[in-house]
Amino acid sequence: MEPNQNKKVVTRFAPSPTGFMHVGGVRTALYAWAYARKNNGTFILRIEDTDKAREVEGSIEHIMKSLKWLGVEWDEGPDIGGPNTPYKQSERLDSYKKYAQILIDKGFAYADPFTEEEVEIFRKKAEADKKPFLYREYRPENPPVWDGSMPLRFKVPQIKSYEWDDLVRGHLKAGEEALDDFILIKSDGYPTYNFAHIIDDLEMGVTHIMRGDEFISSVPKFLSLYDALEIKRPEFVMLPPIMGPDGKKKLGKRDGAKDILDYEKEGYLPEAMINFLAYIGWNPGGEKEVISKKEFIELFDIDKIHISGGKFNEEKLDWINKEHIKLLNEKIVKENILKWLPEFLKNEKLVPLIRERISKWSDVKIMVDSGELDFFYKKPEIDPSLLLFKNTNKKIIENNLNEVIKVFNELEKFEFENIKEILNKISESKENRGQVLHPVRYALSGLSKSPDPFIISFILGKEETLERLKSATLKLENL
RNA sequence: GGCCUUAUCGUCUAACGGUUAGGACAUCGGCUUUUCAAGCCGGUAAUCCGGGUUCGAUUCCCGGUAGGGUCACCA
Repeated sequence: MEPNQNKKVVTRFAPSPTGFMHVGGVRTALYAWAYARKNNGTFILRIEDTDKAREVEGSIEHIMKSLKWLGVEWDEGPDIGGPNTPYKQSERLDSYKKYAQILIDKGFAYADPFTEEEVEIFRKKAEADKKPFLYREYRPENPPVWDGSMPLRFKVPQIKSYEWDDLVRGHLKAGEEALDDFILIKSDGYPTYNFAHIIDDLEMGVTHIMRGDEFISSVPKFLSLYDALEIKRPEFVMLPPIMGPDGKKKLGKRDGAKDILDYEKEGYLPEAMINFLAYIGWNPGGEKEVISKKEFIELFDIDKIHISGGKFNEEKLDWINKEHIKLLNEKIVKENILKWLPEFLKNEKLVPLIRERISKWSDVKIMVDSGELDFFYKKPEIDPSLLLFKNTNKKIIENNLNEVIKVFNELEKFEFENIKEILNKISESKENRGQVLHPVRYALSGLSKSPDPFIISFILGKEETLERLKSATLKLENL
């Protein structure tokens, strides 16, 4: 979907500072950002802090930190300013007042004289009657002059069925029930989302509004306000929901939606996160699954956004992350693995063994905790009977081990390839390869499940390898 | 309950009326490894149901069913 040629694309991400950023919010930001970047437009970060009761300390910093981790940079925002500063709604109250006055003057706004308790009774009645609650049915005939102590309500200019076009959903319409006299300014002086975002988007020149489809039934309300204010509608882009693991409900914080920065802590790559999140709800077509941030921007297109929701599948995220790790250069992989290894295991020799077995950096910790790497620093406790591969005669195993010891001793270059070659040569000459490879692996690691004997020998080094082999052979003799 | 909306393998999806319905994750099997992991190769697996339109529907229309959203001085 190409934007209007003569109009510069302006998108925004407008979170409320009510806690951490979860994956749903991040994806909305991602799409808005990618669309602006692709079209050489502007991406704005605006903070919608009009609900002081729900506001959580530190949220704004957290939101910015999350976006920065992903490399989603904004062109205008509360920290860097811009032509339409300020970028926090709590600092834009004058704008809202100005437009509220315009609506009052036009006769499209009035003071709401009812208390919250009274409105609650209306609502309960509507619920009991199995009807939608509509405040406009209780619209007072002679409302008092608005002095700011009461909520200011919008007076819907015309009760009608609205139709509009959405860049994702196509042509949409809604019944009159979707229209109501919603609150513009709360009794605490702050505007509601319904009012504030429209004023801000107007003043900031936002051309495309991207948001979750939970707003779809609010659109007629917005439309009636655009009409009352006689302003042009921007483009609407409804994003499909990200569903929870059960595949039914939208993924919310209470059913497992994690803080995006938790993924950073677990060692996911930001680019893999972008790749994964982008593909829930959007797909460029074709069979490419792993894309870079750059490719995402190039490929992103509104008409490829899906209309139905998708589940958040962590297994696939792990796979995508692993694919992105493969794309990283050796040096970076090494640095990261070493960083995650505890002091006593920080050794470059372990890197090749680990890199094949992890899909995210925190898996390094899991490997360490599971004891898979214990052989590296701890002499194994050997049960000599376990050296006997499939009940092979004790003498044969003993001979095989001694042969390996002899050959290893004579091996000048104790490198992985040499070790593998010589060990394979010996084992192939036997009745069963396991009669050589198993006792060597077990003698070195003491583990029933462990990496192959070649890599273990290499990691331990010639001296330690020989020592462990001799020790095991000795135990075997005494069996 | 009103209004709105959605529906392809278990999951994420591709197929802009004609394909043996493709790919990926997961799963299963094989190779490799005594073993585990990884890797490589292969298999199982889907168009919600019922009507239309059409020479021909996954695709267009209608109905049903099932899911989701919304009906706040929250966003």
